[in-house]
Amino acid sequence: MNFTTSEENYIKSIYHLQQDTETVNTNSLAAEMQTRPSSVTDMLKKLKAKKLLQYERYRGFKLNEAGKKAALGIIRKHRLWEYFLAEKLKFDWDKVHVIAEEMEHIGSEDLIQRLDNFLGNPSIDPHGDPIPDRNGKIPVINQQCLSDIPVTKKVIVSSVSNQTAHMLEMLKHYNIVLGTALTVLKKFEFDGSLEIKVLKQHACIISEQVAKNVFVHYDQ
Amino acid sequence: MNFTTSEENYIKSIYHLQQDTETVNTNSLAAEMQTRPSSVTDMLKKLKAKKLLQYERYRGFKLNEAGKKAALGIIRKHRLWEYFLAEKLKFDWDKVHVIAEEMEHIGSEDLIQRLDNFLGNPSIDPHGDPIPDRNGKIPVINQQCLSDIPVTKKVIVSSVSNQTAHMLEMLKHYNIVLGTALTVLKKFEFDGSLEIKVLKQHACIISEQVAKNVFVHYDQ
DNA sequence: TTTAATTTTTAGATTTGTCTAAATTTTATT
DNA sequence: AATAAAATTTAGACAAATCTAAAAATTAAA
Repeated sequence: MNFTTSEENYIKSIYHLQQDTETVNTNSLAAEMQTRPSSVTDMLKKLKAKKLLQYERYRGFKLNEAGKKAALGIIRKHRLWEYFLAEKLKFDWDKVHVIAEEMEHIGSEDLIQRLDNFLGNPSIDPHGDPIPDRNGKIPVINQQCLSDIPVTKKVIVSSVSNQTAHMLEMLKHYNIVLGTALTVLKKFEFDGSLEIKVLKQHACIISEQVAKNVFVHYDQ
Repeated sequence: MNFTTSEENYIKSIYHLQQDTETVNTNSLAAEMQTRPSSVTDMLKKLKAKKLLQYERYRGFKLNEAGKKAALGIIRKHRLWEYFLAEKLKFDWDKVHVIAEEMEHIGSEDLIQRLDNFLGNPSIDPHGDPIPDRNGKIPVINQQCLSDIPVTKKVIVSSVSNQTAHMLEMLKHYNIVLGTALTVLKKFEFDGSLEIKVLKQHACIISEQVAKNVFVHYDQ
């Protein structure tokens, strides 16, 4: 099945939203896509007609199996291109997302398979997100949210869930990248912020909002 | 200035056509773009409004300096991606064109500059065509048409001007790629065909039509 | 359980790029 | 130079993706 760029963007957004909430509603998708609810309704009809969506008017919606498969194909392309941009073209990780948004719509299965091989079949993209394989299978990554880690334990940063330029800019400021080792020194009850220590740097304080979006795993 | 994919495709086609004929006409552009003359007229108005085109109705048209600069930017992207596909992803040269047609529309100047550096600033694409630099300057390549080469002189294939899948498939059949050394053994007056000898292969005959589209240079 | 607020959908318009069919202009031919 | 042929443009229509404004359905609140 072939999709327009616009259809692909909707499919991808619905996929991401339905990771959090079982069923997605019109307004939240409109917010995510930066468009009007009426435009969303229009597109929902098209996606339903293409049998990608479970949808009844006024009732919310979610991708069916075909829809999820399509979404994973797009996510795969997106993350492989992100990996290429960061690893081969040496882009900063906060720059790759916007460009990959364009590249993910290029439609050649052969291209993506060759790219995958060229990159050495990576399983994680530059933000630490898993890259689906050609069958849409996602590698499971054993990680925990930084805000759930007890004090004094040494952990390695493995992914970042909020990938806005603002968030990534902030982590860059803290000198935190994927693979950075750090320890939580103290948790402040007052606002949920954490004092952390990054190797060879002074201890510093990060807000709860930041901590909630950083994922880590224990060393080895 | 930013262009739509469709505008870029028109700009590119006009550029190629005006290499041959000083001024381009509606029907030939329609044929090149596989569309209707009336659609061409519609687009000409848009491109004229964007000040890329010298155009008066019923009078033919050609790109002005701004239009040529835009065209060279697109051609640069196209040929760099072709180089990437052939050199890094190991695509056959007859497969790269179609995919590069999609990739050439991705719009990040930074991306293309980094790609250029990553590839080692190549000056020729997989079909032997020169790659414009970031200022739109095209390297001059000293080459002659195979049909103008005298017999017994050894030459190296340096580019192919007709890049349809049919043509490239044919050259593949003859075992001719860029860099192939060959000698013209005989020219047939009857139909303009040539007998050629490729190193380590039997002599074979190629039609005038093929010879007209193969460009070569003398060894060294 | 009515009423009010919110969410979602419909109706109708707009933009971009395309088309067909008809009209216009240019070029070629007798 | 008049007429025929070819090339080009206009007029009006259509599909995709979007929008605004109004209507309808659902949910929350009094």
